[in-house]
Amino acid sequence: MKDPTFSDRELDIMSVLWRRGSGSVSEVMDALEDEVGYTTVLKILQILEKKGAVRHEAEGRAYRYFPLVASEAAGETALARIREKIFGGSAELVLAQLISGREVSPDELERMRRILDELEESEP
Amino acid sequence: MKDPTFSDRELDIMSVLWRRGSGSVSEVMDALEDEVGYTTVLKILQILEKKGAVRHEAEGRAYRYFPLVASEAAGETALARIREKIFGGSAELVLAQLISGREVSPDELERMRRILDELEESEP
DNA sequence: GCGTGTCAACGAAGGTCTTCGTAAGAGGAG
DNA sequence: CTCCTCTTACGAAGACCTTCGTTGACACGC
Repeated sequence: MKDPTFSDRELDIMSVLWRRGSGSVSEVMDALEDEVGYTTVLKILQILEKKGAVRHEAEGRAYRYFPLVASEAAGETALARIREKIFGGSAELVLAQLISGREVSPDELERMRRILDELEESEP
Repeated sequence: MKDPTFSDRELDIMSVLWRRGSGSVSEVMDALEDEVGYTTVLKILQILEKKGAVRHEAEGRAYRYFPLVASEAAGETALARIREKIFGGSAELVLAQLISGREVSPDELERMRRILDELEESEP
């Protein structure tokens, strides 16, 4: 699956699978913030499976679904699009927006700083 | 317009207007990467106008369209969604993805570092 | 055995997105 | 004036997204 993109509801469901590692239809349905019918969740999981984004194993009578697309891959595609289309290609502007209007803990700030430091070391 | 979101093609067109400041239908059509028919561009501009994302002024026989939604507002909505659904709410992970797999110039890196510094000064 | 509950499968309905054909008007060239 | 081009406007077609009702299968408790 190249450049994986997901619709709104698909992303909601992929998000559950990424957080939990896997999920049955019922588990996914319960984990969703919105109230969504069982067959709706099943349908979208089947669509995701056809797309190659998830697979399933039988578990008792039910299916257990596993993500095949890594969240990093989806994040790369989505972030690249936002950076390009909305922020004119500028990573700095993305960073500025990322931290504006939210409280960032000193710990988090320190970890973000370290991410930049490590980049500098690896690519002098 | 609260929490502005745009479909794929809508975002393409908003991107042109953000970059250029404004655009006629022809200008937008020419600026798009994909080949899209004139009436398609017009149609989507009309949809964006109905949504309140753009406005137009008469200019000669044609219309000139202006963005009403700021790119920052669209970026905030889009970025929040990605951070929440794909990166589990972690801004650090977004940053890590943002700089991974791309060459970041020393200048850009320095500016990003300064963004973090300024945040620390303003919120000690 | 028989209901009850859980499950996957299917299809249909309604919505949005995207595309474009066609019409109608206005302006300029000849 | 007449034709050609550029423009907006309208509507329809097809694709995709989202939702759910219904069906049929299976298992469990009684």
